Amino acid sequence: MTGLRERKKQRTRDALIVAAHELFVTQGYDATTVDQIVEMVDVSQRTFFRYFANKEEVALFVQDMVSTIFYEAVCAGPPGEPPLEYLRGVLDDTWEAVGEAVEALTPLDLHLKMCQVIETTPSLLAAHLRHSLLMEEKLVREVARRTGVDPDQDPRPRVLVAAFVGVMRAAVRQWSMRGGVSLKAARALTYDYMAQLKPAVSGGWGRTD
Amino acid sequence: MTGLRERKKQRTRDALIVAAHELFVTQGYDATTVDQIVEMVDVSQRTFFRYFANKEEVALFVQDMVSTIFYEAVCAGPPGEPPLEYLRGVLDDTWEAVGEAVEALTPLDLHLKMCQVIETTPSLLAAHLRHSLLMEEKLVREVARRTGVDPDQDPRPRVLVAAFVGVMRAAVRQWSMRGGVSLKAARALTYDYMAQLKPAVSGGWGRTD
DNA sequence: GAGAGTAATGACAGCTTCTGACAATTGACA
DNA sequence: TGTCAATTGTCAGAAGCTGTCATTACTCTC
Repeated sequence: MTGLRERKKQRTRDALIVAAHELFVTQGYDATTVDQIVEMVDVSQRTFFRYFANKEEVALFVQDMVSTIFYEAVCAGPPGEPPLEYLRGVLDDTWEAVGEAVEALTPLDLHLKMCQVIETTPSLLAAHLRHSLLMEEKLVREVARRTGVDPDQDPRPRVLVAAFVGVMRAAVRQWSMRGGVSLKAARALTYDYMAQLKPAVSGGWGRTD
Repeated sequence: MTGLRERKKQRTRDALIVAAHELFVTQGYDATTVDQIVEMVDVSQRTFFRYFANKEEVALFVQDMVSTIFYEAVCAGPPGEPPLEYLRGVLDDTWEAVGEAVEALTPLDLHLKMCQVIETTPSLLAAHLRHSLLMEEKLVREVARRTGVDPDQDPRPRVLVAAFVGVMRAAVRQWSMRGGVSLKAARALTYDYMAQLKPAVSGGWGRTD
């Protein structure tokens, strides 16, 4: 598992990720070419494309890792709780593990700045949304499994997850648009938004209650 | 407004759209080159890129038109109703106008097949999601305006629209995945999903109620 | 209805992303 | 050490997209 060859691969992959993110953050995504990235790591362009299917993939790598961690935590927890509360709980529980996993790969600062680059770069945002949709689909199936419901017949898991993910994205987006740099602020905002889901859908909008 | 030059432009633009969609539907999006499209309409490649910023844009043109019609209807209606019910109502009211607008540009069949191509082509789906997000943002501001709320302070419009759009997308996606071809079926499914939003969020999941 | 002015188009050269093919290198393992 | 397989580099090239500039097509005025 940890042969020299394996370690070397890991190193070049990580180096490519960090180099790419640094360039993206400083120059912008579109303005940095793959040639610039590979030059920093001193590998050929062809090698880059063996590690990452396209330029987007290297930009979204850390994000994908994060959502995978969340998904796996969702799968691991005990069933029984009402789904919306359960998802919120897992979100709360995984927050720290996510931070640690990110830092093992890249400086946290860099990752937070990269989040903003993703939100503000059209092509990257598009790719990110698609990845989120794939994750959404997996979450639907997991929620359906946990509630003992057929996801192809009963729309409730789909609807619930769509609302949950939609709200989460709105929170992250809002956070990064405000130039957020602290993880704590992001967490607070997400929590706040989540708390508003039920009231927002249930109405009672005339006054602020 | 309707000079010869103007009409000619409209014609070539429409011809490019229809030709492109036909090729996308028969050969797939990735497999068709811009050269093939312009050959069908007999214009230069450069002309294509003057009408559409990129290959994606011609594929999403009709979709964008549809969502614009919906948005404008939302803006036009009288205020006062609870937002979720209002959005559902507008959706119901615009359905026919949308069908007519589409048919004025391209065969309805072609458009429905194109919807499926969008859902099943990763790069297209990504671009489509991004466009949806832009529309979502506009809807947020409009809902906030109608309810007399500051969208940068009060998260409720964001949350509500995120849930609404998320559910709509889930419905369309589900419909196209099942190989849907009838507009009626899509409408019914969307209506069904919408009705499930409140119960799904509110819980009471133990049994089917 | 002829001519000046402007908008649209075509032709071409060039950049960037990404892929296929094959040779060269490097680590794994007997 | 030598063989095998995985990884990499090099090269050629397709496709998306852009800038530039000459040419064509429409419009508007006189």
